[in-house]
Amino acid sequence: MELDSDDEPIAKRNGKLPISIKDMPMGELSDDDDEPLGTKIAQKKVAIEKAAAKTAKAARASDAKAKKATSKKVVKDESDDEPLSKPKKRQSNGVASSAKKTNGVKKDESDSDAPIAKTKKGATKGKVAPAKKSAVKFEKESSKDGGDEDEENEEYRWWDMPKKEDDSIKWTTLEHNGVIFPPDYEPLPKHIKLYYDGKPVDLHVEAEEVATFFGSMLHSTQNVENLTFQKNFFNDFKEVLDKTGGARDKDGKEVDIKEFEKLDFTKIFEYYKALSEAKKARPAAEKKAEKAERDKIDAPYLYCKWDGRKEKIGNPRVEPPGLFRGRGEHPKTGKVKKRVMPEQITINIGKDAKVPNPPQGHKWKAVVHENSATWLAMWQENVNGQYKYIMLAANSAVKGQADYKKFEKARELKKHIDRIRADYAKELKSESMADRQRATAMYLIDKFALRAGNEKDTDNEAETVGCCSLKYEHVTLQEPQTVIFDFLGKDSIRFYNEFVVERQVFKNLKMFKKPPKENGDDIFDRLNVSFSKQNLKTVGLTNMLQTSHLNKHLSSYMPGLTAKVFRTYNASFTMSRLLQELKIDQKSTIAEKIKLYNDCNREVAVLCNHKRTVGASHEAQMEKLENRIKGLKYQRWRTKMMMLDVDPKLKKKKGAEYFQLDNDLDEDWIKEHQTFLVDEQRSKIQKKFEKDNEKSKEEKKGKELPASELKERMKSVSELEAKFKKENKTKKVEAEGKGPTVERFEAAVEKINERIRNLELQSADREGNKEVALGTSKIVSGPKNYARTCSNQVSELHRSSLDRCFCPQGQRPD
DNA sequence: TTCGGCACTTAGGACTATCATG
DNA sequence: CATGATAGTCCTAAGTGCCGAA
Repeated sequence: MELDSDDEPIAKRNGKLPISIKDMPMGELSDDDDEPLGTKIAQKKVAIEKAAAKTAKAARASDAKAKKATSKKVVKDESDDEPLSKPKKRQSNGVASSAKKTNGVKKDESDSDAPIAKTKKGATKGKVAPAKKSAVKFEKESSKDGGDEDEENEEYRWWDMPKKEDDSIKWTTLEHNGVIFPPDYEPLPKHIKLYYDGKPVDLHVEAEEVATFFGSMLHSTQNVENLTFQKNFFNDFKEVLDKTGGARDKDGKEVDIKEFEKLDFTKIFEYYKALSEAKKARPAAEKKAEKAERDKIDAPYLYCKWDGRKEKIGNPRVEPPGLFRGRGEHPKTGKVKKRVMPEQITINIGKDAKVPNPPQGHKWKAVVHENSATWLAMWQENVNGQYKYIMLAANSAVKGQADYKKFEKARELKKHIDRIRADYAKELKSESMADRQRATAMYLIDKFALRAGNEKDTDNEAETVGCCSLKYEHVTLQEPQTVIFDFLGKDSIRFYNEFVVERQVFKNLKMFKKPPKENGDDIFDRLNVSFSKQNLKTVGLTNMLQTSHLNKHLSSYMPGLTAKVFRTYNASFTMSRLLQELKIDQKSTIAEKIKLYNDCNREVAVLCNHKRTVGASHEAQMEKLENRIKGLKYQRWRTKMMMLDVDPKLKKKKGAEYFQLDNDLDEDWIKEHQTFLVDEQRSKIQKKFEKDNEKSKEEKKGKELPASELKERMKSVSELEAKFKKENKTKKVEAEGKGPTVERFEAAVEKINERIRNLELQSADREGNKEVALGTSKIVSGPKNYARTCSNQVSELHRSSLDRCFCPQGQRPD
């Protein structure tokens, strides 16, 4: 392998801690083949390394040998350390098909009001009836004989496949069964109504449905109390009312609905709440059966056949109608998102594949065979005109490959980063204002992981910004070189940071903020080199540094380099560095290791400004945790005292210190805690009794347990109470249990210690995490370990390297 | 040379299954 | 064995960036 370690982007070399695939020398593999993750990656990577063809060939050969030696037939491949299976038959992917780009689907005009008469009942069953014969079948019917999974179900190891020259063509054959439509609206029962001005009103179903959109989300104060949300909803609601004949009172007289404040959805809300609670309360078996039923109906839509392979579809469902939940101050939040009709949906499918049937009485908008695209179905949503796609799942080959490419690109950036940095450092002082702005923007993107910041439509979107769209008021300067950023970024997440920057950057920003600029003006306002004053006049001051220009400049350093690559690069680089800096104590517990890992993860999340809103429950939870720790400490102390009870001489032996009460446990707290323990026991007994009682009633038809029984059982509670009382007085604790020995108590103390340690760790971890969104999507794509964490910016490789050094026996923390 | 159409990634939050734990 | 916390999944909004037409 032509490892040129110095060029390695993300990872730094370190024999102990191979951060990237390429970092792992081949030699390392052989002698440690029960290493769960890293090994496999390395092998895989070796197999696909395109460059040195012969080296790669050699590697593949040895790889094949390894395969012969160790395995015969791979069945399910759960074990990660198993050798590579040979690439399967290559689909010839040549495909001349220089298919033109257009798919003939033009902007969706107003045919959202498609003329399909959508009746209440008729259409209901109209779900695409999976055409009996020709629909794609994914069940393993062919594998009667072998016993194990048939060929098709074998994992497709795209990472073992030769690299494709042309990746603009995404598939040759594509079969699927279309999409899953949401269930039709089920009208409310007659007695559940919307109220207006205190009186129930009747609505046309269509209007009623819209009312339920709002009514069913009353719990979500976030939305429901938002004035824009209310206004938008109300406008759309009134529109439907107008269209459908308005609202009527019980005598059939029209009620003019004029004020949102007079609408009362609580009856609707309570109805749905009761419904879902009833659903939840049903016996498990029933729930299971229903789920199985649903799954069965969904099954044909969950997978497709992509170049002959079975691939999982990401979200095969058409989005259900509802209210648009735009984030932040989105001007359109609360508007009605209409039901998507088949007439709006374009299907993308192989030329020779059977086109899935649209629901009874409906038609697709179009059927195309766009093999340069990865989507299976597409429509435009009515609120913002956004395109919605049905695509493959993240663990599919196409997505995996794309993901892989992303990290390769970030890796590639390492080779150029020094030059790029040197250049923009120089250009910070450029004569040309445009260059200076560009260089400053690059500095911010590189240093602080800002997003590019494309232009936005200010009227129809929330006002959020990225680097290039930073406005005057988002940047505050503090001499001599501190910059305070305060703006809303993607998803209206606040970015607030005070950074000390290079003096030149500070000077530049100061210059970019010079009058006559004021609030609302772009910081980076120069889009091009040749800008004379009059040009500026004629074009206006609105020209900003556009991301496309920035990207064009970047691509001159390296093909495909764009602003977003810096985020991936810096996040990965940081993760890599942090993991290497970790001081791993061999004796650390799993919990401690997890904590360390989370610390790294957290730091990267901070870099990327991945935040979450800290819930109100957080505080309460922290307190609870704290109390549990205290409770354990108390228990530990009591156990120690019992030791003393068995052998008073211990006090000398172990020292008085050992038996000291922890100083965060004061007398009041202990009293409180004791009451708590007593209460707890009481309610436990009560509960148990009630349950036994039920049982008795059932078994011995109606025979209740006598109250005396309960009294009897409750005795232990008062005993406990008495015991505590006595302990409080004597400051001694009687040894509990049969055959109390010092050893036994010592063991108990040790156990408690362990638990305390864990909880304390947890507590610290959680506190640190409260605002930070750690990678939620641990998507496993492609090679099992080539997943992502830390919100798609950091390769899973880091995780595996972590596991490698953390978990010798493959006992992964998660 | 810009602009909008389009395709795809990134992201937070809601929802749900699972796990720990008392 | 219930119950609450946590992890994992689903959902879809909100970004980025490319490309071709005007």
